Amino acid sequence: MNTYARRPSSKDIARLAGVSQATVSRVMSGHPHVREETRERVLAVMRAANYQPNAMARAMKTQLSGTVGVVVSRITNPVVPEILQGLGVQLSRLGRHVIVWNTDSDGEDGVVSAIRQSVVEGLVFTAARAGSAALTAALEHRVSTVLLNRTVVDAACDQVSADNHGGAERLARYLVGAGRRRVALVNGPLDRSTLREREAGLRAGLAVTGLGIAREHYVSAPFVHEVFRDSAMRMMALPEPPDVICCGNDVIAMGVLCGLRASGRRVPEDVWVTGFDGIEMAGWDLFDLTTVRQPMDRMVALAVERLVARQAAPERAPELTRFETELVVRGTTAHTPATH
Amino acid sequence: MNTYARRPSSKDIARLAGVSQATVSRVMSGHPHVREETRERVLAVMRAANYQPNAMARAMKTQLSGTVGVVVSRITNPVVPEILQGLGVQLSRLGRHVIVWNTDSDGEDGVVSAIRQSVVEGLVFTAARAGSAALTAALEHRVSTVLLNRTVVDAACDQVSADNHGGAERLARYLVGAGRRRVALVNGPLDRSTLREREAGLRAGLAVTGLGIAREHYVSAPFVHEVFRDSAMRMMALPEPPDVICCGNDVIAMGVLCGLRASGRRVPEDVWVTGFDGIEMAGWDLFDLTTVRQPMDRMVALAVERLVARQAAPERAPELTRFETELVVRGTTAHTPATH
DNA sequence: TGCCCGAATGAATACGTATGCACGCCGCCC
DNA sequence: GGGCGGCGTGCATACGTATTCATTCGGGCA
Repeated sequence: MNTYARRPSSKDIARLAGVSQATVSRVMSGHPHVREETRERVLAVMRAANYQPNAMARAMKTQLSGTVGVVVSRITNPVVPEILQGLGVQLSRLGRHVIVWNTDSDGEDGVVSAIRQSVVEGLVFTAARAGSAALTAALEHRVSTVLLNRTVVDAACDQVSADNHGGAERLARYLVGAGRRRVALVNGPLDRSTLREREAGLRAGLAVTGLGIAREHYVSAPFVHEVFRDSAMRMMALPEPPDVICCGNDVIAMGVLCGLRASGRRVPEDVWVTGFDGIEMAGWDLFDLTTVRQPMDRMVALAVERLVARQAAPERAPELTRFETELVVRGTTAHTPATH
Repeated sequence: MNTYARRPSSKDIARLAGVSQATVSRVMSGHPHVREETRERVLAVMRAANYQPNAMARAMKTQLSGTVGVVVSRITNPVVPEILQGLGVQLSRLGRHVIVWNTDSDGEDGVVSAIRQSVVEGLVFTAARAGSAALTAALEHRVSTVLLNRTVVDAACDQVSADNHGGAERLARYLVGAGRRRVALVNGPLDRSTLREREAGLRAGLAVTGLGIAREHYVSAPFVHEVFRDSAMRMMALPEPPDVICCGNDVIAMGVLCGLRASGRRVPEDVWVTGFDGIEMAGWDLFDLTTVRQPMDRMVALAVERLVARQAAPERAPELTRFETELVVRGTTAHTPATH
């Protein structure tokens, strides 16, 4: 076997099968007007020669690269791998490859140039602000685009998210109903629509019963574990510490839990803690975190569905879908004086 | 502005600048034999027309797709995002895009077909067994390949890993020196070279002082949180429970810690626990996990370096590099009766 | 028997870029 | 002053596939 020979092309297959290159192409694409006998002969030669079409050449011809881009921020947040896994399953099933950009560390340049150079035929944004250069470029170049777990008002693309506002409101009602009165909020940067919506929902839910969030019980900080940790410690050292610390997402809550552990506070005896997202780790015994779960699997599936639907019908009106959330009560908010 | 016009090609630029398409191509690739005045005229036209070369056409011509594949298993293991982030930084700096495959959920088919269809011009394997179809395909098709954090004996490609054996040996000496005698090991599947090497190193380190691992103090199980959790609970319920539970990696250790918490055991008073990897989360207060850290940043950087070096010189002899590890002692193994 | 339609196939072309080859020009050196 | 070499540029072609157009062939129907 000559391992140095170049890979066979459709021309080689054609020659070996005694047909034209066009026929080989038709066999590949399942064209109807090919005689059964011819088709089988060509397929036999393909198998024998171990033929695989050249993806680049095909992409140039069809203007379809077969790859979909996924834009994430902070890939080290465990919710991101969960999303990536889901997207990988769905998209590989459709024969698409997945290119990943982490805007926090790589910036947006790579995404923008990939869009402009037609490297991707679709994009899933898991991170996008309103003025994001990458999102703008995607829409300008008419690349099929979906926002997943992020919303941008008036963006001309499909959006799939959870009902963050409603979920947070429900959480507020639960907490107030269980007797909590001094509610704190530790949040991440508010350029994330998710975190904004959750904050608004929480405030709205509290406002119904006349409650609010004291100035010293509120933090919006960049995503750094130690910052959330220290915020919790500082709040608990106040003359009037909170009786529950709500967090913008599960990872923030983990930072808060660490701060409480470090300062010797007990959860839930001294203070309650809640997260948001419902990542798998939140259920581990060491966290046992009460949280609001979004049905990420279904969200991912719909996002992919919308993505391919838009490729088929580019001019279809954009849709925004929000999934219902589910309150998951665990040990960080238990009523009973647990051993936690 | 006509947003429906097709993207300008190098031919369009050539026409507008009054030069041949070849000259445009030469300007793009920084060819030396282009007059300064001409170059600037072409560049001006490019800017005016917002020209971006078509990546697919370029890829077909040069046989270089500009994308590098990364094969991972279990993307939800936090060590994987840390690796992906590092690879993303390094590779995007080189203008490469990163395609990610998660073999646990997607299987290897996508990787294999991508290799055979020339979708990737390089591959980083973070997951690979000896007989892996993807690795075999990569080597057969002479794609530039690096194994990162995995080793496969006799594989004809560069390999970058840590000194797992030595690190585990050192860990064993530390534990024995601190008085531990009943050492348990909770490990993952042994088709991972990393886990195999760590186990061998630990056993070797213990053997020096005549110690071993009792049969009932050993587990090798698939990667499921609950399984590790239950293993710890079961071991501690034995007539002779271990006085330290070593784990194949940090995530396993977290499962073990959860099991100990669930069964009311205290760490390190009742039993010590150690991990391996040195992921960031291991340092969080809630885990405070003693572990063996591998210098992942430097490993990633070298892997990328080797990848591009091999592209430049395909016939260079493969190298295997192992980085020194560092024992990080934290609260799960503290000598002093801590409040932990 | 003649005609028409559809099935099956081949020839030719296009996609956008990179590059080998050829050609003209200029400056330098003998 | 003539030859030579290097710079700057254009022409032509190739990469591998998809697709349009043309051609052939066979069968059914009038």
